[in-house]
Amino acid sequence: MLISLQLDSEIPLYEQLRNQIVIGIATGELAAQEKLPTVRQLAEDLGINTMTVNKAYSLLKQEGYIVIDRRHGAKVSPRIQDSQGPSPQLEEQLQLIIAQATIQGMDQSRFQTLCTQIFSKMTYRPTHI
Amino acid sequence: MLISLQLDSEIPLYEQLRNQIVIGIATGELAAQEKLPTVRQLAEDLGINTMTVNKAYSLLKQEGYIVIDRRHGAKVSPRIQDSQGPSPQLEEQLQLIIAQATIQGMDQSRFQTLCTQIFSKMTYRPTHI
Amino acid sequence: MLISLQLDSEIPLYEQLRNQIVIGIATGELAAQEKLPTVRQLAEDLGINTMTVNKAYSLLKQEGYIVIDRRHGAKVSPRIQDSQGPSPQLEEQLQLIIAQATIQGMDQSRFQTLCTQIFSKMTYRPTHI
Amino acid sequence: MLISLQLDSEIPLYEQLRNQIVIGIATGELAAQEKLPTVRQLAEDLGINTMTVNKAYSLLKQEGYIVIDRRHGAKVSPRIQDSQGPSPQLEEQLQLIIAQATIQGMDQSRFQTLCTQIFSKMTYRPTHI
DNA sequence: GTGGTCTAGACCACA
DNA sequence: GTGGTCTAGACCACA
Repeated sequence: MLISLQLDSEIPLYEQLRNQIVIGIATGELAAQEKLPTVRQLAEDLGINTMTVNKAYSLLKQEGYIVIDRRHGAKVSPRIQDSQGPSPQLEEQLQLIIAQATIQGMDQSRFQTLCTQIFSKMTYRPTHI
Repeated sequence: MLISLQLDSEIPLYEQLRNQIVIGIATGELAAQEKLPTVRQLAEDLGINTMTVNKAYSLLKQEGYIVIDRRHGAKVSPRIQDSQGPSPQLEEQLQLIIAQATIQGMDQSRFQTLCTQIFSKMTYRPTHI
Repeated sequence: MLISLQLDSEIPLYEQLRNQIVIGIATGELAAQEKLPTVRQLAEDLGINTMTVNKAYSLLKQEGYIVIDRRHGAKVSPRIQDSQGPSPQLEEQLQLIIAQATIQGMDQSRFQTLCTQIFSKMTYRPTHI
Repeated sequence: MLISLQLDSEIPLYEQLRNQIVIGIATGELAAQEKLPTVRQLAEDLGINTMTVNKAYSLLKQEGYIVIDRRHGAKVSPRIQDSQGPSPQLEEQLQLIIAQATIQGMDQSRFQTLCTQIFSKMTYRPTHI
């Protein structure tokens, strides 16, 4: 999986890293149970500090996207809890995006098409026990 | 229009303010050409520093959402440039949201329903010259 | 409020710090809304790194014990959400403590007396809205 | 006796193991003098390294909960020394738990009820010589 | 002036 | 070999 960081972005490095891994999980580039690179390895590959990678991994762990065990490092969570409805945060973010899209002159039909395109790349399917 | 800021949020105050005004424009709560409160007035109402409001207004101006003139203060832009396609930033943000929604177990149909609900509140229509 | 860290403890410094602040809130040594020392100040006072204090504050914030705003630093949360019942974690920890106490030969009556003593120092009362 | 380890827990495996054995002793699931599984056996059953089980057993031995001899392996101690009063560590841990319970909105009466419930499962009685 | 982020480098516990 | 913790020091965004 390819990760590219923008050093001059407003978004902190650890957050960019977190975002790209979340997308990687959703698209299936990172399969469930797949082992992530070690903190050290990824830091070296990306040319950033281990602490920064550490922070990204800690965040992902806290959010339930990955599990970390001291034996084998970090892995994509086997099963991520599916919530009943949309989280309020997600809804708020989506509202802002749609507001901006609307003002930019994008109508609902074009927006839906865009969503469909993006969805078609998401191969993650929640595992129900 | 009601604006509520979360002082303990991760999102900077000026950005929260900017976001709510953008949403206000999209929903029509703030009509095109409508006059915004003065920096001083809004700062006082919200109990925050004028510099913070100033920063939000500057950002909105730079993004084309509002126009500012010395005589009449800030107003919602009469017409906001409609771009040809989705801005890459918007697409990136949307991809992240959809990734998270997917992992949370939300399928495309539920997502589309949510979008439709949000769109139904957006009354902004771009003015074509 | 007095904070003393054991540099040779198994418990990480940031966690010791977190624990003592939690106890300070419960005993009332730190009142609701009370301002905590700045990250820098506390780090200097304790002779530890700012990052370590930062981590403790972040944890406390995440747990809802304090709020941090960029304007005035960290403050004890005005009102901490009271949950319906005991969290499973708390119950698990308590079970372990009681197991150890039992094996050490402490009977229930002595344990309850000890609890009563400790409770008598806790002046925190949750604010209900 | 059933032991379940959480591989992704913050608590080290050897400590989880130690804790569950302590609880087992207190509840009577592990009787005084009862033979524990061999290090090798338990490691295999739990799917963890023998070193990890070894570390847990060493800790339990050091704390006086079990005795180990080369011929018969590990056994629950026939009699665990009862100390005069609560160990300072236990008191500290209890104080932290009570602080957290208080802030969560749990009052003393509910806490005592919870303690009583937990105590009712503890069947360990120290043997006095 | 405040917390947030990041670095380079180190040591340690866990497994 | 792995992540976790900690330091000294720096720069930056926010207010």
